[in-house]
Amino acid sequence: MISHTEENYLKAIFKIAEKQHKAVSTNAISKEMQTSAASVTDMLKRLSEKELINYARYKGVSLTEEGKKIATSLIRKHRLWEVFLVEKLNFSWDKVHDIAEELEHIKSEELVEQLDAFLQYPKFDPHGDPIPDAAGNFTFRQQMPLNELAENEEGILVGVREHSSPFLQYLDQLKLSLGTSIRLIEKFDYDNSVKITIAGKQSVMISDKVAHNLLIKKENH
Amino acid sequence: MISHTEENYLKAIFKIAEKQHKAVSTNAISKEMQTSAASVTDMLKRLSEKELINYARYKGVSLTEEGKKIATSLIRKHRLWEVFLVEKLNFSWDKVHDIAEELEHIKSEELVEQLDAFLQYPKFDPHGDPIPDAAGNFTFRQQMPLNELAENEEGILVGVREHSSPFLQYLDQLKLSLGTSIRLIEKFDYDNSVKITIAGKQSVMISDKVAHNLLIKKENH
DNA sequence: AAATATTTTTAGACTAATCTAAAAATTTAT
DNA sequence: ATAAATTTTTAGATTAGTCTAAAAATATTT
Repeated sequence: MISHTEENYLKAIFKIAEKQHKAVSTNAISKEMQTSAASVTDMLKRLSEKELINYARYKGVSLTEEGKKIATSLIRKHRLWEVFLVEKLNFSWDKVHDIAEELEHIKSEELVEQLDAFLQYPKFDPHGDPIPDAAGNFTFRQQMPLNELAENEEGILVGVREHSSPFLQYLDQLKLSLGTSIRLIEKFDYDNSVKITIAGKQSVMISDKVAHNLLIKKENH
Repeated sequence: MISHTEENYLKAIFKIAEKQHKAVSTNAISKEMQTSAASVTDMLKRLSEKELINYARYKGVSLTEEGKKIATSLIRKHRLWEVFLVEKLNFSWDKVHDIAEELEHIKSEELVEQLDAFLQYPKFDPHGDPIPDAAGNFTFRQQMPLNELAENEEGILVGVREHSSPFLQYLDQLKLSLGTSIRLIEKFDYDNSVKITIAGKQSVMISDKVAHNLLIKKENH
């Protein structure tokens, strides 16, 4: 039997491994999990004992196939529940993370599969992140951060790279939601801010940081 | 902050208190929770410390207002999730208990209220048990166990007093579901078994034990 | 009202998950 | 290639929740 906490460590390791090629360090995990490095070491020993990670002292860790399977399943559940909360219970996209964080630990294969069917097999969650299928496969999509668009290029907002409430509420204010089309008008080299038009209407300035966190799919590509 | 386990103890105490007038004993709780009496005593001290129960050594316990509120909220969440599982995810009524047992611990007021609205404010769960409203009030209903019906009296099955899979599957076999009308044809004093007709069609014999666990609402009453 | 039986509590120990502080290993800089 | 800095692990405690076995309190029986 695998505990709630062990599951959270596996998910953290998966998340960190996604963004790099090398072994995942103790410190990276302690930062992600907001715990002490000593606690992480303790947990790594336990996860290694259960053969969910490959671990050698001082060398960092990687997930085993079994560990990867569990982490992927958690991500699948988390994202399906987020879709449920937004589509069926009318939650806004900036309020669903914490609740899904609890729901993802509910243990029932049948529940996940029925929920997936009920939601009509969504491929992406409310933030545009891909939902792995029952076999653990993610759907990939041609996309890039808004700041990488050239001047006068246009695309559709398909995802966000930050999930914090303040960021998402800021996007709501700009009337920026997934599916909205955005054209990059001008880039300012001084601070890398960009001028864009939203849905062919309002033109606004957004910072480098915001542009970096908006994922765009170019039209007919 | 109240833990998962503490919540389960409160619910167990509430459940036992429902069926009797006196203080709830340590042994009754240990039986309900499937733990040792020593563990129960430990937990009672903690719950008493948090003012969720009234506790005096060797005297049994009762819930405080705050404890009652938490227990009722858990029951509300449990039963709403059961409705969701049956009505939206097509689970059968004998499979929902364990999953709801986990879901009831998800902490979010907003989630419960949105779920309630999504389900259109159901008053009863799939086993016919009343769902308390947000204020903690249960809907009462004129009902009695089937074995208390007189010969030739008729009524509608509105609830079951046992939730085990074998019992519910047995009812499925008899084509007995909530809302079905039942007429008591004959009582056999020898073993208290009864002969009934289901929905005016098949007539079958059922044991005292089964009859005891079927809750009937008499027609126009 | 004693004796007996039952229930409840205490004592002491265990595991999972956490912490701080100190030690050990590794990496980086001079 | 040594010294300094950083990272990781170990050592030793703590808390929640659990256990068994023994002691204490209460209830029941004769």
